[in-house]
Amino acid sequence: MEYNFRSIEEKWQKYWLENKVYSANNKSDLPKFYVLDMFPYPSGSGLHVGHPLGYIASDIISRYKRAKGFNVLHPMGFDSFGLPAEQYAIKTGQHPKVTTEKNIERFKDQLNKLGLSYDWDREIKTSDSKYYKWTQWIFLKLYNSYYDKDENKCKNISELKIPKELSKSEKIHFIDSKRLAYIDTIDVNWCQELGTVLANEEVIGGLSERGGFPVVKRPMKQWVMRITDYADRLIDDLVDLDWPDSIKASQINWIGKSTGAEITFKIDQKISIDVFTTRPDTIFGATYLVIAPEHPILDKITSEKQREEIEKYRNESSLKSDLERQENQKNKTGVFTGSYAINPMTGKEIPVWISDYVLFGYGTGAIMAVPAHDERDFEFANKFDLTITKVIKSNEDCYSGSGEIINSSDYNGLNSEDFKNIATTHLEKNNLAKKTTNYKLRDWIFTRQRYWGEPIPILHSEEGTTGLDESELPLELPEVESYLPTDDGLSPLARNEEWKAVKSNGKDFIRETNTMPQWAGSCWYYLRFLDPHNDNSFASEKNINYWMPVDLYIGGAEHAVLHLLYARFWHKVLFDLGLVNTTEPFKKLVNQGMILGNSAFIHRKIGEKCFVSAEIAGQYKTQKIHIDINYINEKNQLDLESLQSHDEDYAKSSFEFKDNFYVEREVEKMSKSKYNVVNPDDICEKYGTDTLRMYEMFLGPLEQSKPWSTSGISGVHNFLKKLWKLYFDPKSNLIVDDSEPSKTNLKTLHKCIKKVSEDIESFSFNTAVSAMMITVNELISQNCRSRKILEPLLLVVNPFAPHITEEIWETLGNKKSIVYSKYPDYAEAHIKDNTKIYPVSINGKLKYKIELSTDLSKEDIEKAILSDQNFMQKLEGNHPKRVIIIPGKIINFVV
RNA sequence: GCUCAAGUGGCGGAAUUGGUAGACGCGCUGGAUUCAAAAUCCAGUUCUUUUAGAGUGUGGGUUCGAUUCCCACCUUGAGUACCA
Repeated sequence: MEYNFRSIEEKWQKYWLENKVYSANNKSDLPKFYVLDMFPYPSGSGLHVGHPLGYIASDIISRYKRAKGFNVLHPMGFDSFGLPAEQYAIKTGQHPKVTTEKNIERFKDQLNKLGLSYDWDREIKTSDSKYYKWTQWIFLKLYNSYYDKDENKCKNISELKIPKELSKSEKIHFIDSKRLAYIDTIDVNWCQELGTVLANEEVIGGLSERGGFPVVKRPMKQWVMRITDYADRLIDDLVDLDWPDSIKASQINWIGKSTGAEITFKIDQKISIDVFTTRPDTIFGATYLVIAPEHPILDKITSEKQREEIEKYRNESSLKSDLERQENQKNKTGVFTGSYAINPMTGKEIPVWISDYVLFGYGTGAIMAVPAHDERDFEFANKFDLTITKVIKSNEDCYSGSGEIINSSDYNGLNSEDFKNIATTHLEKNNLAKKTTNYKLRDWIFTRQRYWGEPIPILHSEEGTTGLDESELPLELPEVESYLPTDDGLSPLARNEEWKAVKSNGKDFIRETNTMPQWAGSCWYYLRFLDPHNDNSFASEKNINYWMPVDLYIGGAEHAVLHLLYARFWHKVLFDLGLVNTTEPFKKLVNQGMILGNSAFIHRKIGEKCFVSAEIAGQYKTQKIHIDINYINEKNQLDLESLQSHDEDYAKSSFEFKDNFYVEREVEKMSKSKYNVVNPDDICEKYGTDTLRMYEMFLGPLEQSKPWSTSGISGVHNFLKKLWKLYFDPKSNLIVDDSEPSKTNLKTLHKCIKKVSEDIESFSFNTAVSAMMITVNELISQNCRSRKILEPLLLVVNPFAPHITEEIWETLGNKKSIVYSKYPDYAEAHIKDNTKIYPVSINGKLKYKIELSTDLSKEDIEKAILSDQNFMQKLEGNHPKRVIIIPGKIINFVV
């Protein structure tokens, strides 16, 4: 019998599930290890070969750590609130719950077929009311907290000091204005097509991250999370995290901290404009001011003569979307207000302009323009012919670096870096400046006008907002007639009048009808895994203290700012409130690369139902259309017959080609709409899960993105067949015996143990697979039969190929599952290689290499070299006078 | 533009602190086995003008010695973008 992966894999997957061999114990004397995958949104299309990459990697780590004697927690769940299920519901009327459940079943099934060692008893779904009860509970914690800037932590709102002179309604207003979750009317990113507001993080280049629909600014009342209070801590605490630099960089970038000064420019006795600048050192070069079109001061300072023009510009820019504004980058627009402000350093009058290159939402919404040292100001000044004054020595027209100060009266000759502080301090004395810090990070807009999300546990009345009591949670999602947002942009929940209206203590309330964003559930799910069935708290203190932090978090880099920033924020709030024991949730983060699809395109003649082969497409005006990769062979030829028999549209079209119809290939993200999806089930069916697991690891470095290709999968499959042959003869008889292993056998095994464990620890899975291949080849050629070699070998291979190793393990007569066995240690003595190649040079010129035993002394090495015939020939008659030997380094001869 | 990552055979990719570049796998070539094929096994496979020379994106530098360190540039990918 040959290696029959199908029955083996089915057998062991069933065994693992039925015996719950991977359930983690909350109590143990063993050291703990928490390995977490970013849990998936259960989409309707199931898994493709790209998804498992990270899951397989984390599974290898889990299995390895278990065998190394750790108490491992490796859970999985589903981020099951989300837009696709809701959009499907809008289209079909089917409740999102139904579709979601169905998709989850499919996902679980596929995950189990990958042989992943999850503790399914801890499975969670964010759309389960037992789960979102606690999401709502945490929301209320944020609602009932404020940030104490002196102690630099958040506290319960009851500890807030309220000024005594306030009236009752002023008090409520004061408290509301300090909450970490608060309501604000702000310009939000409104997406008409999605019928909802989006967070800044969800808008990319003026288009929605999901779907790529246009997004416009629109003022709306929204729940907002005060993440900006945590900006500094979110930056500072990155230092100690074992995360990729690129992720740290993008978080720092996103928070966008910049320090500088707010400087006051007076217009007259009463009116003044504050600007924010990071370059107070260039203040002598500030020759005009620019304010954002939305700036309220505009009404006061616009001259009668300019009013009409200003109003026109203001209207135009208010209608522009972010995308349109960005298009102006090269061609700046603006209007003069008619007013002049006084530069507090020079005392000169400088004109005040408006322009939409100044953003109202950042800093003070006004800038001092220094055209000689800022490119944007330089462009603007050139276009509108404004004064340009150089204040830092440089040959360039527009220089934004630092250097020697010029044209700045008494301060000439100073270094601009030093002058920054001096200028600010000088102005501060006259109350015309103060040091400030600004952030690009905005507070997090937390409401969505959607149905399929967590209801926000808040009641509204004339007096303000009230949080629900803990006992009233969960606030379950009510049924609605339609999943569409209402015409005036309210959530579908607003349609359920009965649910909306609440009477409490004889007073009338209206429920908040918006729901939470998709990120809410994923902000804290790693905590729920610790204690998923707890009805009294989100997780017990005992379990949190035992398991936290997450030791290893594996997921895609696409969550670099969104999920990872929000989760860190919530975690810090929970920390401040004494609910968790660590300041950061995820100790080590690894980003697996994306597995890309190899899309195929066919060329269609524009306006015709005629397709042309790729090599002749250049002759016509054509359009490229995705075509299902299942109809394409390795030579990029299209299987026309099969295509036309499956698709009527193509059956009716004509095809133009010479001998074969060729398609064009392109590497893209794998997606259903691009017809380039490769399903892992097919691979498992053909080669087996163990092969798929090893192949995905063998493909290349984990962090790297790479196109999917099956060429080479046979090499990995061969490895498993060879492994099988190491234990069984062709008639399926076990050929392992109890003979003593040879020294060579031992060396091979121990080299393998060392290399593979080092590689796993450093996430170099591809080289670990190579090492195993080499080992198996060596053992075959050594004709190794010894149980003392072959049994430990199984433990080394097990994390990668759990099914086959488990099967062989059992056949070897082991009573307990391989899961409970200890990973072998290697013995240094067995792997020590006592020869080394020494590089040799003569008079620093000729290069020569000589193989010598490492335990030789300096004198021995010298002797060995001098007696080496080959080497002496190289010297061409010159006899060395001196040999310089530095251990581990080069051997240098002086002739 | 800025930030980060990366550039090595026909391909995916190895190479510890600067020390035999191309491990391992795919593909390809030849051979064994076979009526034949598949499968399996063995040998070879960076390039060239092959007693040798060149070679890790390009050009410099440091070094006895550079894929590795430094400087400049080119290319690709990812993120971000009028943030003052």
